[in-house]
Amino acid sequence: MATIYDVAKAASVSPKTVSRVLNGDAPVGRETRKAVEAAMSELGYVPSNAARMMRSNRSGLIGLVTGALSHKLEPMEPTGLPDLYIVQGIQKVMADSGKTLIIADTGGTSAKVPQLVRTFLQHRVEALIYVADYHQQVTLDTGAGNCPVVLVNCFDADGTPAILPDDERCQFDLVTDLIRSGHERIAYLTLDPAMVATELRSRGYRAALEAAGIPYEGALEIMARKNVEDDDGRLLQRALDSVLALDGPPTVICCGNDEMALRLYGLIRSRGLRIPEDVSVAGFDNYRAIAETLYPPLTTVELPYLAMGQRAAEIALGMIKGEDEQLAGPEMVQGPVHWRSSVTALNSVTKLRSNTGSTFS
Amino acid sequence: MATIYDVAKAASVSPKTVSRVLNGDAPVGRETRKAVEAAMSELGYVPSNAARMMRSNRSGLIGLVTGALSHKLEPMEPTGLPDLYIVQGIQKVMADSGKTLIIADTGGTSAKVPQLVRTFLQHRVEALIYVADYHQQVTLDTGAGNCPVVLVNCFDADGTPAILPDDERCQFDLVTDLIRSGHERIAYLTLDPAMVATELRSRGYRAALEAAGIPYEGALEIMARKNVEDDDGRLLQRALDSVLALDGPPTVICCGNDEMALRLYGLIRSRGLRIPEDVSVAGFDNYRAIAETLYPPLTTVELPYLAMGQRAAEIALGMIKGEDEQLAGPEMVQGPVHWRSSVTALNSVTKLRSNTGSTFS
DNA sequence: AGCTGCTATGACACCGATGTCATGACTTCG
DNA sequence: CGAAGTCATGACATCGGTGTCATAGCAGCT
Repeated sequence: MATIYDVAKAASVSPKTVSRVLNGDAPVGRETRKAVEAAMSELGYVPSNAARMMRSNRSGLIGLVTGALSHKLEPMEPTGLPDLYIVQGIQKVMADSGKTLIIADTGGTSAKVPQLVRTFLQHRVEALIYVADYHQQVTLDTGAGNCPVVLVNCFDADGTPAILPDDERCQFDLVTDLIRSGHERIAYLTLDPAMVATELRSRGYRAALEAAGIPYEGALEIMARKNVEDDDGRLLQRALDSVLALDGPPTVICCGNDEMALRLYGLIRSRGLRIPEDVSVAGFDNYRAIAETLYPPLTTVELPYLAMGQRAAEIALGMIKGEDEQLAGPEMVQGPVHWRSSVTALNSVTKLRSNTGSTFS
Repeated sequence: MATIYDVAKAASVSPKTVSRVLNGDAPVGRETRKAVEAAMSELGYVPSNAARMMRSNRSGLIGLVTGALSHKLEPMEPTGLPDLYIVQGIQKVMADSGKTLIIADTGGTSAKVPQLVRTFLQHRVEALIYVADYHQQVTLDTGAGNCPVVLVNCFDADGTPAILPDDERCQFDLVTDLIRSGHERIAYLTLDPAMVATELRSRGYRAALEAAGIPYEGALEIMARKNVEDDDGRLLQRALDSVLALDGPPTVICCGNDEMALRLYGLIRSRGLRIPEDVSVAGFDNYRAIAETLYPPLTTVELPYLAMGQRAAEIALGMIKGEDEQLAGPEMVQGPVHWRSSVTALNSVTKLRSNTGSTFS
């Protein structure tokens, strides 16, 4: 591989002049510049980032630790594939600011993390971003020293800057929209209560009911999914039958996520009911491969994973620049409700558009 | 950040001795080693890969160009998310061999590729892997010079080493299994014929029929999806009604992919038919979020994207080591049929297990 | 003319590791 | 007992860029 000295010799100038052409940090004569550029393309010269870094101490690298690439190997995925969207958002912002992403995967176990972080530090990453595959608390053993760290989709006890989905607010918005379209008997089939998100969404559900003056009814909110047990959908069946058997059966059923909604479609139909004529269904996540493809398309709320990734990247860049943004606590991000035909409006609505920025598609 | 000189000073040895402790390339006295190790952890020393690379010329980096991270922004995704599995496979192998992946995303347009490759070359990647989001032909303007390049899920005209899914064989295996379980009227609703995969799978479908002595019938193979037009599923509806209206309607309908199958479930039911009692359905891709969650679970064939990624990584590593594997043409990889309850066996089968390594779940 | 200021360029040290070679102490063998 | 071999260690050059400083040429101003 050609070096800057080769180029200098070929253009009959000093290496420093070549460097100046490369970086444009000092004026270079028109003729000289031409000669240098010719020599560079002649030799197929590409500057070495390693050598450059030796002096400038800027690697241009951002380290990304994730379980994104591996979590789909596991049969039990608590959520869809949010981390991929997050990575995508980070990638976009970093690329725009000229940074290069180096990615390592935990392979599911967090045991590897210290090793991965070490590798990153060897490469002198300018910042470290950790992306979790679902909303959770972590204790990140970085040993990163002074390297800026940003957490996404997770948080720790030390107040490390973190970007989190606003599960509570999203569920609140969704249920509020349902109420606005005339629903009052709203069932909620939840995910594993061990998950942080489940508790938060549950709060949002109750808050929405309360805000509308609808009394909360325990029988309408049922756990329909456990991550640990291989329940094979039996929990969901039981939960569905349980709410359908109520004196006042629900007019709409909210699901913990879009996958559950997909399953529910089958179950509801096998019980001879039509969607949405007999019962409406709403999801969570806006997992588009499901929500848009289902028949009828699924009303759901989107967690803005892409935006979370972007925001995390921006914060990391800010920390690199030394702007002590002092992100005190975790930053919450919310997303829009996607209104689709799996939910009927029970009242004759003239103006359904909610004030929460819902989209109708 | 502490340097090797700081460590040397703290341990009262020469830098070279510290280097020897780090690399273990020459004997070091027991006491000396201890002192050096103490100094290293004391100072939180992490060696600089950049400096290391200056001499050894080994970056330990592998460049990965992909559209994986961004293709889901596009409303029209021809396939599921195979590239993510591929990336995952690559990641795994590379991590095991101590390489670090640096990832750049095309953002959908291939215009950025030369720029991305340039960045990679600046980082002196040891190999370049290009991952396409669906089976296609590409013309990769690498300008990579002597840097090894491996293509995955795509191929070019120059005979660059490539790993491809064996669409034809997979479809052949699936249809063969259907035939073995007693089906003879087998419809096939295809994806956009402009896609390479569509043509290949179609060939597999016909070959399977021929191998079983079942005459091919044009009316049973219908294009049900165009990528360009926003058909909103109308093509699929028309295709379904068309095959159902035939004199001898199909006992099983094969779909171009699992998403189409998901859509088809809804359509079939809205026509009053039951799955699989009235008509069986098969997919393609083993997109698990759909195939395993649908009710009933979907029989489909898996394209071994993970394995493809692993294989590509292995080949890249081989090329780095200089083993001229001389991968003449593209290498094809196939995957298993996943037999689930969306297909009924028409004959009373005692031993259905096919010779193609199908799995039954 | 003499001074200042700008442009264009080069010489040289330096970043942080490692490869090469040299050296002194100690062991082993004929 | 001396030669040869091993062990443990250090001095120094080197990888490919960039920061610092020096220098020479030339225009503009007083």
